[in-house]
Amino acid sequence: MGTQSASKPRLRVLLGAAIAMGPGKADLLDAIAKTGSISKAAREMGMSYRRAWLLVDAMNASFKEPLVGAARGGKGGGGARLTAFGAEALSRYRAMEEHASQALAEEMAEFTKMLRDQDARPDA
Amino acid sequence: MGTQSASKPRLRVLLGAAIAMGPGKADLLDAIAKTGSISKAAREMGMSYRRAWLLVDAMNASFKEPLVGAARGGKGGGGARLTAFGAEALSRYRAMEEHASQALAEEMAEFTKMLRDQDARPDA
DNA sequence: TCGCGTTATATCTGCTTGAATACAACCAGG
DNA sequence: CCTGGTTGTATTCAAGCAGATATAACGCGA
Repeated sequence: MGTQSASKPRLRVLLGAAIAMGPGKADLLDAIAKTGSISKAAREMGMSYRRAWLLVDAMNASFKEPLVGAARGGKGGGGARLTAFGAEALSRYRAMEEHASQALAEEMAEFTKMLRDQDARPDA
Repeated sequence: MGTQSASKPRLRVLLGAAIAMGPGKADLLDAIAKTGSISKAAREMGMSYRRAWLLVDAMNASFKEPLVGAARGGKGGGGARLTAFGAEALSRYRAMEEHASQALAEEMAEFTKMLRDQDARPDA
């Protein structure tokens, strides 16, 4: 109700120093699955194609098998789609996010009360 | 068993857009509580005083009350310690970490199996 | 009164990050 | 054969970040 900020906690899976999977990458995978293209997904998410490609490349390198398969040329110029392995990784990640959200909901609400209202910042 | 991979994948819980609290900040609060000084804590953690101070400043600004109280001059030149509010925030965060770890342990183990072994990287 | 160790702040610089741009490689379809 | 839209790569440039350095403010103790 009202203007409750509500933002659910999100997860980030850190491999070493690198981020193997996180909110941004998961959303990108969703967009690729939906659009069938890295470039379309990038445009839809408002990021540069280069950035999207780098993220895909990093994910494919972080996992034992590629999460995204891409092809150039052909009908429509080419395209990209999730591999079965990629779909499973995404599904597992979303499930973890959901379970974390459920498990921490109450504590998060309490913790949030200790935070400042976040808007109304003096200058920076 | 045997050569169990050195650093296991870690999890980070994101609160809002800005990271009000995370593993690094929590460890810093621990170090401040232990050493009684921002500079000693920074040295112990191998980070610059500037970085430690910025983190403390960000935390004090993110919460409704400061987590760290500091004083200059006086015995030993000054010092810093956790406020009661800060101790509570840290305690709550650690509890959330623990509960998340318990709730996601099995899923995390399964997810980790999908990750590459992280060492043996070609070049970069 | 002076020194000491710390907090707090300012400045500079190298490094990393990201956007922008350009372009080659590719291949189904007309 | 040629076009179209995409993947993949290289290059350049601006902005932000992190480290190093320097210094002022401070107050207790010698």
